[in-house]
Amino acid sequence: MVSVVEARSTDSETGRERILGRAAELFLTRGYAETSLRTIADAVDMRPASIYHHFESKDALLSEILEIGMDSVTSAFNEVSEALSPAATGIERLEAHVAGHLDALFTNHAFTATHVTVFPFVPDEVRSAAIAQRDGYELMWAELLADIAPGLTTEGLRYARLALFGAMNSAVQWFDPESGSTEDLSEAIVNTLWNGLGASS
Amino acid sequence: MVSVVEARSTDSETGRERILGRAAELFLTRGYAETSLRTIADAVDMRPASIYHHFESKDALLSEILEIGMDSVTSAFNEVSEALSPAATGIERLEAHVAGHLDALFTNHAFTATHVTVFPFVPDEVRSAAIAQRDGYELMWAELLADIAPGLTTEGLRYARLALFGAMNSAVQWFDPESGSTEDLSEAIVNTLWNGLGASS
DNA sequence: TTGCGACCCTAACGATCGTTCGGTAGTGTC
DNA sequence: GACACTACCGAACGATCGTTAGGGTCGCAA
Repeated sequence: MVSVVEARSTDSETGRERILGRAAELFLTRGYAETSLRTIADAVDMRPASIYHHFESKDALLSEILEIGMDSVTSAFNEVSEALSPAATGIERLEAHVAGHLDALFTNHAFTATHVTVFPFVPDEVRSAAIAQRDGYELMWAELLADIAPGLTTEGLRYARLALFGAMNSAVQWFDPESGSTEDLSEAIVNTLWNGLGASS
Repeated sequence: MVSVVEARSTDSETGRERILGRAAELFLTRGYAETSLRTIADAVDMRPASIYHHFESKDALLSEILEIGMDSVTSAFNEVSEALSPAATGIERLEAHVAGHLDALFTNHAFTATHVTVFPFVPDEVRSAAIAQRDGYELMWAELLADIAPGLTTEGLRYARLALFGAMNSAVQWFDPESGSTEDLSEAIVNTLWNGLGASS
């Protein structure tokens, strides 16, 4: 999977990219309000005023980070869909998309994970701008789950989808890609979710 | 389930309680760094300096909120354990504890939910103080799951536990107890988790 | 009646915040 | 050689932050 940041910049805007990347990491680990522009500037060896040459405001910087993160998971979903055989079974499709989501979550980690942990606390204007993108992504999953688990009610489907998101996204807080593969992780989550814990009792 | 805040105050420390409750709500919805002491003071119709009569610092206020939240879920777990019949099956025990956790999550909502969303960004000193409590609670769940799903490996058990926590705790961000009962929610989650989505395909 | 502690206040402190202004150095174009 | 443009900087702005000092008011105990 190719880095979305690199993919976006054909010309060499390395300064801008460095700000985006380091800011995303800092927002993710310390929080948005907790991270000052001076801290970000230090991290990229610049002065605070220089940030404003590349971004209109701190909020605009956050907005772009969230946008990159959402682009990342959305395109991962589409890539998985295209790669899937039309004959794929329900569990195969689910496992492929869960793996794709988790892969995106840890490939462009700072950008995608920021969506998980920081999102509840971003300023109102930034949040409303990001919600439209999120809605589109959630719709993709809703259709997928409705397709492969037609036995569930509308409400049950909603609960299952959000619980699945909760399970997957919580991994940004406890899963270390250094000490285990995302494949193992997605297999474990899908196995738990598809077959159920009851199969292991 | 009885409010932990009330249960803690035998004498009438209503001012203190009001600060705790409103601050917890504000921390949860707006974030810790994003919520100033002046905002909290406004919410309880006091002046900022008055907060310091009841709490040593803003960090100490947050610490106590997190402690109340962890007390709440821990005692809920113990109550469920005591109420369970020794003959209860695996799924019955799981469902009871999931229901207990979700019930605690929405009964003392601001205190327990703060643990979920705000925790990653609290100051280091506050976090390390809260981690010990969390470890104890997670151990209870680890033992429960190991007991009812002996077929899983150690790693699979860890993944399952953390995924379950992710699924349950994410509910604080999307479940509205006004429009649905926590019983329905826990039943849906447990059903998904125990029988698996495969049973609905 | 006096004293004391609980509770809350006004006013202000220094620190830090996001942001802006007015530059400078380097590069490429005509 | 003049011009424009990109990238960055030093210095400072007003606002807001957590916190503190010091004082007032009330109820209760001696």
